[in-house]
Amino acid sequence: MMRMPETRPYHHGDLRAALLAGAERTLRAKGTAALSLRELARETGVSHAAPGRHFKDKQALLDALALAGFERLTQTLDTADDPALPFEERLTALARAYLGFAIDNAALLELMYALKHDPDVSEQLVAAVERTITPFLRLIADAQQRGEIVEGDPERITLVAGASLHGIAAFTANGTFPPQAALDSIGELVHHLLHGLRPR
Amino acid sequence: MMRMPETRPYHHGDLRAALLAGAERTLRAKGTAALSLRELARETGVSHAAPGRHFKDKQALLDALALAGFERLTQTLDTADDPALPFEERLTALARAYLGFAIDNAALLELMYALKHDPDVSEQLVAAVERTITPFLRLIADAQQRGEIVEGDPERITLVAGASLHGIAAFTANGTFPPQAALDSIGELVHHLLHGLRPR
DNA sequence: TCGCGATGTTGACGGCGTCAGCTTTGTTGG
DNA sequence: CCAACAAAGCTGACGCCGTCAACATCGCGA
Repeated sequence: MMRMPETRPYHHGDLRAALLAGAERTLRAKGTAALSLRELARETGVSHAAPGRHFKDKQALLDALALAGFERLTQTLDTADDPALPFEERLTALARAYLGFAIDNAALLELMYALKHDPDVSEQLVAAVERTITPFLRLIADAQQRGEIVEGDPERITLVAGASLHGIAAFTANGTFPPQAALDSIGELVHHLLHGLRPR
Repeated sequence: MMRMPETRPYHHGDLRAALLAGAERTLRAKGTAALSLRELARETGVSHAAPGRHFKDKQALLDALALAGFERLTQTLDTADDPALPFEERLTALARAYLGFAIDNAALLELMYALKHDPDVSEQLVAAVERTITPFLRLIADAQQRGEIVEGDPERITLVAGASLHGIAAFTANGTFPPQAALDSIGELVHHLLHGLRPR
C-alpha cells in the first residue's frame, strides 16, 4: 500500500487545530449549545476521548476558541484601519469592520464575551479585549492631538465609543434590528456618536 | 393529621413559579451553564420529570426566565424614570438603573440577549426589548419636541443611546471594566453621549 | 537501540434531558 | 353525590454527554 503523500507528523497530524476548526464550523452552523466534544471527535475521525489530550475539558476548548476569535477580530480591525483617511471616515471604516465581524460570527462573538470562562483565562480575555480596542485607542489619541476630539482620558473616551459600537453589534447579532440596516446606517451612527445628540 | 394552613391548590402548589424562582437563584449563584433541570427538581422537592409538565424542555424554561427578566427590567426602568427631572439628569437616572440591573443580574441579562431561543420566543423577546426601550424612547421624543435633542428618527436616536448603554453594561458585566467605576462614571458617559466626542 | 513521553483508543461511570406509562388528585357535569 | 376526566406528579428507561483510568502506539532523543 502506498502511504498518503501528506506529511502526517504524528498520529493524526495536527489534531488540536483540526478540533478548533471543526468546533468553529459547528459554532457557526448550529450555535454554541449544539457543540459536543464527542460529536466533534467523530467528525474529526478520532476517538471520543482524543480531544481530552489537547483540551483539559470542554471549557478549555471554548476558551481557546474565544481567544482565537479575538485574534482574528484584532487582525480584521488592523487590516481595516487606514491611517490615510480623514478622522470620521477612518472611524466609520473601523466600525464597519467590527460590525461585519459581529454579523458574520455572531455565535463566536457571544462566546468571546461570555462570562463562563476560567478566572485566569478571563484575564487573558480582558487583555484580548484591550488589544482589540487598540486601533480605536490609537485613532482617538491621534485625533485628540489634532484637536478633533474633546480632551479627557483617551481610555475613557475610547470606552464610550467602543461600548456604543459593541452595543449596536449586540442588538444586530440577536435580531433586535436587522444586519443590513445596521451596516447601511453605520455612518449615521458614528456621526451621532461624534457630534452628540444635542443640537449645535 | 392537620392540614398545612397554606392554600395548596394542587399537588405541589405552584410548581411553575417555584421552578422559575429556583432557576433564577441558581443562575445568580452559579451561572447559566450550571443550571440542570434534575438538580432544580431535587432542590424544589419534586421528581426529576416533574418540570417537564410545566416546561416542554430546558430551553422553554430559559425562555420563560428571559421574558421574566425583561419584565423586571422594564419595571425597574419605569420606576427609575422621573419626568420631573431635567433632561440630562433624567437620562442619567435611567442609565444608572439599567446599569445597576446589568450588574446585579449579569447572568440573567446574558440569557436575555442570548441567541439560542426558539424562533417564536425570539419574536417575543424582540418585542420585550422594544418595551424595555420605551422609557428611553419617550424621554428622547419629549426632548426632541423641546429642541433639546437633534432632529431625526427618534427610534434611530434611541437605538444609538440604548446601544451605548448596553455596550457599557456588557463590558461591565464581563469584567472588562469594574462595576463600581462604571456606576461612578455613568454621568460622564451620558455627557459624552449627549455632547458628542468632537469639541464645540 | 531503547525507553520514554506524547498522542490516541477503549471501556466505564455518573449525570443529564427527555419520553412513555402509571398514579394521584382536584374538578365538574349528570 | 359520584363518576369520569384532565391536570399534575412519579418511576423507570433510553441514549447522549463529559470525564477518567488503563492500555496501545508511535516518534524522538539519550
